[in-house]
Amino acid sequence: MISKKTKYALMALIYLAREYDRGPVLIADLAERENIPKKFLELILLALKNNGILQSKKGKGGGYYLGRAAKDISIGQVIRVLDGPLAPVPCVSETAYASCQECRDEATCGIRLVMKEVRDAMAAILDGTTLSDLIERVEREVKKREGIIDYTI
Amino acid sequence: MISKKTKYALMALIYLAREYDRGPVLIADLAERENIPKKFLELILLALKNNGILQSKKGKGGGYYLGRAAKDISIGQVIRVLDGPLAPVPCVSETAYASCQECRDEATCGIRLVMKEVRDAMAAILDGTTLSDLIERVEREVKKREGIIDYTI
DNA sequence: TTTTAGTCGATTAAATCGATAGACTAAATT
DNA sequence: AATTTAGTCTATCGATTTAATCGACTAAAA
Repeated sequence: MISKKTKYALMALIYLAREYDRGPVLIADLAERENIPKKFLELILLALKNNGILQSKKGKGGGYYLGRAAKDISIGQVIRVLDGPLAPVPCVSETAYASCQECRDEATCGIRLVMKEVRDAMAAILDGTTLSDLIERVEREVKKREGIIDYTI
Repeated sequence: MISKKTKYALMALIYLAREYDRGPVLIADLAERENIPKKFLELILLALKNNGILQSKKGKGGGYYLGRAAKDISIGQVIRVLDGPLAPVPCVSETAYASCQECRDEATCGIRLVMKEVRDAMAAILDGTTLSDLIERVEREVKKREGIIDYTI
């Protein structure tokens, strides 16, 4: 399960991607709009900023905004910043490898073999999906549903 | 990341699958062989038993043994017993659906769309891999490495 | 120089994780 | 029937993590 931190982060990023043209967004506004505890959101945005995903401006007219294009921010990157590596076991992580203490022989560990497959499958999806993909897919879904409603009215 | 509980469970199950022909295995033996804290292992084996994955016999000559054939025990089943649902968010779980509190409209939630993909990919691998698959693959891997060693000696 | 708004460190409460203790129950043997 | 063997169950523990909050601080505009 992903943490609330990551969920809030994704919600905030989607919002910021949508509002990008209108300049920096205040933490307070974001918190209210997306129903995220403000102080908690501060930590999340700061972490995203420290990892280059967001940028910020202080003082009047300040706030947070995307650090790079929405099409260059993958869901995988966001999860790694807030929840750590995607891998189900440390010994198959590409970004944060560590050996498992319980493991006798990593080279022939059956658990490792399956978990490597799982990691790769997850990474393919999460690193292959960007913020803009997400927004696009949601828009398609909304339109599809509006279509259905049109018929039923 | 999967928990130690799940890792220990998989290690124990692989051991029990290999020892199946020799009858019930004592918790104490299993604990020593696989370097798992005995009291902790008790809880794990009990949980597996209560979910039909293991069976047990009390008294002399007793111990734990597989509740069904190794080819009918999937890794996914084991993980669900000890770590809960595979799904990264409750709203995409097939075995333990629950709505996400943060979510406004589940039908058009972008996070949900990706996480559904992730869950399905994970489930395909984990429910499609059984204990016997695991053992078979380890054996293949061991043979491959022995082959390499033969050449290098 | 005052207002605005992000930054940072410390703290908290609750939940989860990994592990252990001890009493209990069932089955087999003597 | 008594004893030994071995799994069952409940409770508890400390450490870590998660979700959240407080307050003081700093930088940028007006």
